[in-house]
Amino acid sequence: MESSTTHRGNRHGRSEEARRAVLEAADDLLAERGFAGVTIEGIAARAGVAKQTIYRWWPSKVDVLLEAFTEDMAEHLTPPDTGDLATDLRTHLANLAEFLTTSDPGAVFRALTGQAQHDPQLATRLRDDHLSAQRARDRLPLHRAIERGDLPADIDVDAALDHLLGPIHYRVLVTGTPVPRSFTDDLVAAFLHRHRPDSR
Amino acid sequence: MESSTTHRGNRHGRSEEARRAVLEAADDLLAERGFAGVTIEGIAARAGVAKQTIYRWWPSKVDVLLEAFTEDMAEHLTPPDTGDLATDLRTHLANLAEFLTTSDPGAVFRALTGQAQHDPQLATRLRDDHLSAQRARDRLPLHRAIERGDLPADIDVDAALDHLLGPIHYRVLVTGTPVPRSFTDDLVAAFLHRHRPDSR
Amino acid sequence: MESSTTHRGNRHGRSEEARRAVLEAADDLLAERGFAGVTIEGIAARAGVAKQTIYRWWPSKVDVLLEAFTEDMAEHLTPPDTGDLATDLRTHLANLAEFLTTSDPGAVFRALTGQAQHDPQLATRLRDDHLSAQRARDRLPLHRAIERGDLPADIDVDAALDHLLGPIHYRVLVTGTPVPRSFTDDLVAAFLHRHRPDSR
Amino acid sequence: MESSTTHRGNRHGRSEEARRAVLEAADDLLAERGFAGVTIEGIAARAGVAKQTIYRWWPSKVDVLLEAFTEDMAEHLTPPDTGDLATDLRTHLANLAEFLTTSDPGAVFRALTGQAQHDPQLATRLRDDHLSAQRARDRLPLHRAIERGDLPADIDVDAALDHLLGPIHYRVLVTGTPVPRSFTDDLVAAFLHRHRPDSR
DNA sequence: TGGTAATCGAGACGGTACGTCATGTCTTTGG
DNA sequence: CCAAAGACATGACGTACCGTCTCGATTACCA
Repeated sequence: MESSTTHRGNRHGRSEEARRAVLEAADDLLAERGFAGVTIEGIAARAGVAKQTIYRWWPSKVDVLLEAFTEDMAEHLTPPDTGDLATDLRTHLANLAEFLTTSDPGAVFRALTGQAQHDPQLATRLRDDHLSAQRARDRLPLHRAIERGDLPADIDVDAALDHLLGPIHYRVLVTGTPVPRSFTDDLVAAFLHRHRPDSR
Repeated sequence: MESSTTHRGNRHGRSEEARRAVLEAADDLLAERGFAGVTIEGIAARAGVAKQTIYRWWPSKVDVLLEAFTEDMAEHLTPPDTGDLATDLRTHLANLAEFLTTSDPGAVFRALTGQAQHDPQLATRLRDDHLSAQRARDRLPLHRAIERGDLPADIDVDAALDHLLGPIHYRVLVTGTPVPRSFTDDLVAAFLHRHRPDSR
Repeated sequence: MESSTTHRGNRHGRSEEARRAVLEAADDLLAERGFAGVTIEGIAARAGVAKQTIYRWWPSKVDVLLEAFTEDMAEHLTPPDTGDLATDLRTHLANLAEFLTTSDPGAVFRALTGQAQHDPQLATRLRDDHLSAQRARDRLPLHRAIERGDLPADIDVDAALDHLLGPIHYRVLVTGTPVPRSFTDDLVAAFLHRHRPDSR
Repeated sequence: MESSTTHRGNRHGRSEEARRAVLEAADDLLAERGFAGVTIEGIAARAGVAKQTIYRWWPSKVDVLLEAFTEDMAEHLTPPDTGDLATDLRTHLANLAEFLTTSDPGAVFRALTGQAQHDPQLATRLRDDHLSAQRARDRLPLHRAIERGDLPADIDVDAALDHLLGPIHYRVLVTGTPVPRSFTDDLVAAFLHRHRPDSR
């Protein structure tokens, strides 16, 4: 077992200790100095790790951030399942807004999404490895509602998600406007008004 | 007049020739090599200009891109005024989608927005100098409709814009999904369904 | 017995197989890529041996070369004993010239002597372990001649050797000039002219 | 004039100040820490100069040492011209011995000659640019003696020089034996005994 | 008409971070 | 116990740009 005993890297495999130190250092640096302040050199110095150890395991600094990001994401953004579509959506969207605007992994997400605008490979990886998984979680409340008969079966789920999630990301990434609970609740209201006009 | 005679920079003022060369070189480099390929050194070499000339007039490379961007933006994204809200919005949103996904200045916009995620100062400048102007243009169709009585006077215009524009930017910046005419038309349909339920 | 059975290193002692592989790899690398091309890493890779095995047995890469060198030296540079001083010296000096300029161990000698210029410890070891032994061999023809009465008993043997050997090393190490038979013969002639003026 | 005003490097040309600092730093490091202790990083740090400045002007660290060496050589090793061959040679050889064994540029010479054993390009450059010039100076006393009729016209000057200089270099580079005045005087005596047997 | 002042291209400078390489140490696995 | 494998911290390598600086030239303006 790798985790059964601490070791410092040998034939047994890589050092978990070094791995954790690198990921934490990267996260800290991003939080403290912003994306430009995250350098391989700096991560190495802060983590007490050799540069070569980083290059051995990660192709670039964005890969370090990507891995650091992965570990934190799922727990934050799994939508609830109360049996009530409106409640589920309101909670989930509020959680998303808070994640994006205030959490550390949210800051990493913004940084990576920003970098992805200049780096198509990163964009692809970000979408394939992370956003698609999140997207699947985002779909759950709608699918459950369809199964319950609370939403029409022919609804375009992906378009619906874009309508719900898009404005939040837009405020976070483009306009910089705060995303209060009233805004996310209103998104849910608009959605429900269109697809369940009778209910309200 | 500065433009009346070609000169190469002297007491008369700065060289318009050099300014144009710099802006074009920056644009070209962004298109050819991406944001990371845009360097002051590279712009200077390509424009046949001294580095100092760039530093004299622009604080950083993003300022060069910002200036290059400014010149192209307004013309592309001024919404039409046909007197019909639905038509105006459909056209405007389709134009926006095309601008963001296919045009050169759209690429510059994506790059700058990406960089703004790591650079709060750029974010502020981008919003204050450019997005607010664009936002004002975006509001026009809605204000005109309100004046015509085609929309209720108490509508939250900014929230409405976020609902209309957000999903498009979300697809462009985050998911990378194409933004076809059907998607933008559907956004308009959802908007009208909510705020003018009687018409259609 | 170590040699009776092949083993790969165990309680019976170190692996002769590994030792030979290391020495040969070092020699080969020196011949192929020069001194800078000899690295512990490279020797290990080429010999199919772990780096640690090299570090266990040799303090540094020059020690590997030194050991490789030791094995080849004595056989090449033992002066003949024909009973005639002139013949012995001419043959020995010609052998030395050929050894230094054309043989593989001669190349190792040049490399080690070069390295010794920046490494006093190596210089000392080279002199104590190898050059003094060679020096003793070099003295033999002169001592035999003295015993035969062919040279005066009060001759300064070491100075004489420096006069005979110095110009050859000088050409090899400093000027890079070839060292033909005529040159070595002339050295012998000068020596004999001084110390046995009657004989010629 | 470049030298008329101090500058820090610009279109005017390179900075003499930086050049001097680099050469001195290299010399100092060689003297203090030996050849292995001379690194580009170290020179840069000690000279208060950017690494790039060194790479801009010198292809490698040996080129720095080579240039540092050039400046000091000629003055030390120009043979005297007293009109007496024996005196000229004795003085010159004693100077050479002292230069090689005790002076700072002599240490640089030993280091470069050592490095030349692993670096054929350096060997060539060392010979073409420096040793040939020194060789020309070394020939002067012999040529003057020939013109005076103090040496036969058909003497092989180059071979004679190897006989005179070789043993000194041999002691310095190979055996590490001291080179006292008696040794150099004896070399001259042997030379004169052969080529001017009558004179003594 | 000739001095003054601002700009320009050019490019050297001190730096920072990059990504690669070899070093020598360490630990595990296995014969 | 020794060898192979290979991860590790260290630190020099040579490169690419950074942002600053000084130069010599050009070109208006203004006295």
